[in-house]
Amino acid sequence: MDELFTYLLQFGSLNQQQLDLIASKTTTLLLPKDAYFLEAGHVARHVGFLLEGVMRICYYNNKGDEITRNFVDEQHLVADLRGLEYSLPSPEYVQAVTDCRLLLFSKRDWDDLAHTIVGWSEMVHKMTAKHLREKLARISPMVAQDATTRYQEFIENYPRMANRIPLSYLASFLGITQSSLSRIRKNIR
Amino acid sequence: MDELFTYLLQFGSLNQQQLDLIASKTTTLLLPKDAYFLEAGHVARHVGFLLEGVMRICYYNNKGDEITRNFVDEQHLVADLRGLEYSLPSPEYVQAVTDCRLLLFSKRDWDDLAHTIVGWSEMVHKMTAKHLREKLARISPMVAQDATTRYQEFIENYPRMANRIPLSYLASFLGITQSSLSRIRKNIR
DNA sequence: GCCGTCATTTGCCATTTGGCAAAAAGCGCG
DNA sequence: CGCGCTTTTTGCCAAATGGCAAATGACGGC
Repeated sequence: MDELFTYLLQFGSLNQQQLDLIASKTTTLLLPKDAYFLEAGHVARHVGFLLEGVMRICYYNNKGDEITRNFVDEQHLVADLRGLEYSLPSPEYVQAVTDCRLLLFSKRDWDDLAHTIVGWSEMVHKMTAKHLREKLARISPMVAQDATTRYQEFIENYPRMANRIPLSYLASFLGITQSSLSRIRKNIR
Repeated sequence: MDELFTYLLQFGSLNQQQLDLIASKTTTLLLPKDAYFLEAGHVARHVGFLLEGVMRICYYNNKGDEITRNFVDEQHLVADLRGLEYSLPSPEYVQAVTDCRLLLFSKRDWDDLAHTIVGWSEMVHKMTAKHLREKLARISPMVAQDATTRYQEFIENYPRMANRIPLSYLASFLGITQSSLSRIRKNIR
């Protein structure tokens, strides 16, 4: 629970009573490897906070290829924040890459916090913006880099993730085939 | 001015009095081609709304290459919203690609609107999120596509921009050399 | 320990893209 | 019209990456 508090306090201040209230709304969810947290086409009903494990966000392009668009690891929210705000179905799948342990809020409880905690919706907005900016900062430089550089920067920036992600997912995220990624690894050794 | 109102009303409702107040805070800025709206390392002091022209966001990578990270055209905000919110220097340049005409708010006036218009900061947060999501949606699929596809999707999605952007900027945005882009164009004809 | 299954590596060759430099095209200006 | 400047197109060859299939490796169940 402390991990969640530390995370939330980045976005505003909360007193003990407010923290207790937030804690009282959470349940724990154990998600086994490969299970979906959210499926494309469904409207999200929960907000998760990842305590242990790695998840990925993926979709299928018009050729039917499965594309991994992002990874999430510990101490981060797992949520379709846009879908929650506007009640839209998710365009993407959210899947457990390893066994995962999460704290879970129902959409209702999450929204209700806005009525009981002054500044909560402001905090959620800040989380959303930070979340989006981080994704953008991660992906944006990749377009201009070659595959080797993309791989090296990934393992530098996310060393704790790299060895928990199957090569095929990582290759897809980096925009190359798994053979190419395998060759790149060999060249680096 | 109507363009600005139309833009703002996407993010919340405003009555005539509020619109008049907003209008009263704007000035017009004419920015000639190649001039900078904001330079990397400087803290933004203005928020712009682009009425006419095309601008680009660019930076220099560690090899000294100039990289165009994004383009902005009419009916969009031109602002370092993160820099404005946290008073941080901009990591990137914002430059006029063509002669541009903008409506300009000073940072002070922009912030003051939060005190006089109920819901203004909420609207700004929504703008920020929409802005970030659009960028992400534009860039995110590019990593998994080949250069020809990236180019074709760009001209489909932004037909009004393509013919106003020099080939070198567009190539940089697409993550390829200008020779390659030139060849891709030839193959498509 | 062996087998089946899935993940990763490798080989071979085709295609794409980069790097560099020269040629051609576009454009403002006298 | 012709000149100088910038932008775009080409040619040539090297390097990176893809596509496909086979080989190898990892790992759990029996």
